[in-house]
Amino acid sequence: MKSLSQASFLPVIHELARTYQAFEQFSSQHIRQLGLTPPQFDVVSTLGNSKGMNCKELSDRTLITKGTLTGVIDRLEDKGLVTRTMQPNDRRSVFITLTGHGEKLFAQAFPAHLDYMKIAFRRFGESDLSGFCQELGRLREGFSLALEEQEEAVV
Amino acid sequence: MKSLSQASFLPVIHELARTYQAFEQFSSQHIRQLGLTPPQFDVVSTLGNSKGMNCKELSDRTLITKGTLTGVIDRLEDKGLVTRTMQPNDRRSVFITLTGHGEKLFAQAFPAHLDYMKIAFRRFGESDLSGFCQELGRLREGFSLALEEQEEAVV
DNA sequence: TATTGTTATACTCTATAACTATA
DNA sequence: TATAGTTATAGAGTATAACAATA
Repeated sequence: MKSLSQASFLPVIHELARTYQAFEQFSSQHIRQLGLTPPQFDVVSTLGNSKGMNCKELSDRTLITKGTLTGVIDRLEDKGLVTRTMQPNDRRSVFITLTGHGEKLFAQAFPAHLDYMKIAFRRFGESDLSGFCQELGRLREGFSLALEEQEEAVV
Repeated sequence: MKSLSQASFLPVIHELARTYQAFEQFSSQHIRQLGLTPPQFDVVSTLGNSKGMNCKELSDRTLITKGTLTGVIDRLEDKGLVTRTMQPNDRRSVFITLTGHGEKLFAQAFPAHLDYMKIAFRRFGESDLSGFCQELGRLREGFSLALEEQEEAVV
């Protein structure tokens, strides 16, 4: 393995950022037509594929931090898409579910979004897709392990 | 090539988002220690590797839209890191350069940031890196082409 | 007419940390 | 003491569109 002293990984970072931006731009164009922001769509999609969950789990799955999540849920509640209910077993916990209106939006918007996203993947076959997943997974592992190391060092 | 009717590309999207988030989290932890936000660091890095440029070019390179860029540059100007100067040849255009203070920050912070990021790539060799670039590039092309199609369709 | 950049509006997300209620 | 979630604060980025100056 050669040394990386000349920062030969810079193009990887650049490509990752540009690829994500291209995805985000393409994806959000459709999401905004639904009257949602990307984080809001993320929450609705996560809830739509479940029977509801508390904020902690929702935060873990969407990677939205708890403080931010409160605001996102507030806005979804204002739109009548989700509800908060208290849990008798652990009264610290708040259970979030889609309302009927939210379920309806999910049932309509989620497949529509997949259909829209499909355009971007039309040129790829199954082996391409598993290749992407594998490479992205390895790359992610690099960042995750580095972050852990960093946090250990700080603590 | 198999049909993608079951949205077999969903894991790719998921991995891309998670990988980018892991990168962003790791990277921004260091950037914020410099007193900058990620977009601000992006601008400083872009300017630091050049002799200055106008807002249009800066916008194209960083993918920050012009309206947002005005605000980012305002804040960098407040911090004494960049300056705006008028261009005699095209008086609509504004030329942005790093100040002495900005150059100094760049000269110190950019290598330090690379050094920090290197941790995440330690486990990879050159062939891994070029593999990442290649796969990311292909994926990006999918989104870019899809976006173009979409914009044509709208127009 | 088209382009460069700023301004205006209104919102949404962000980081950070203190705080409340419960466990 | 630890955890779940909210609140408070202050800032920063976002979309969108109108606008002024210049080409």
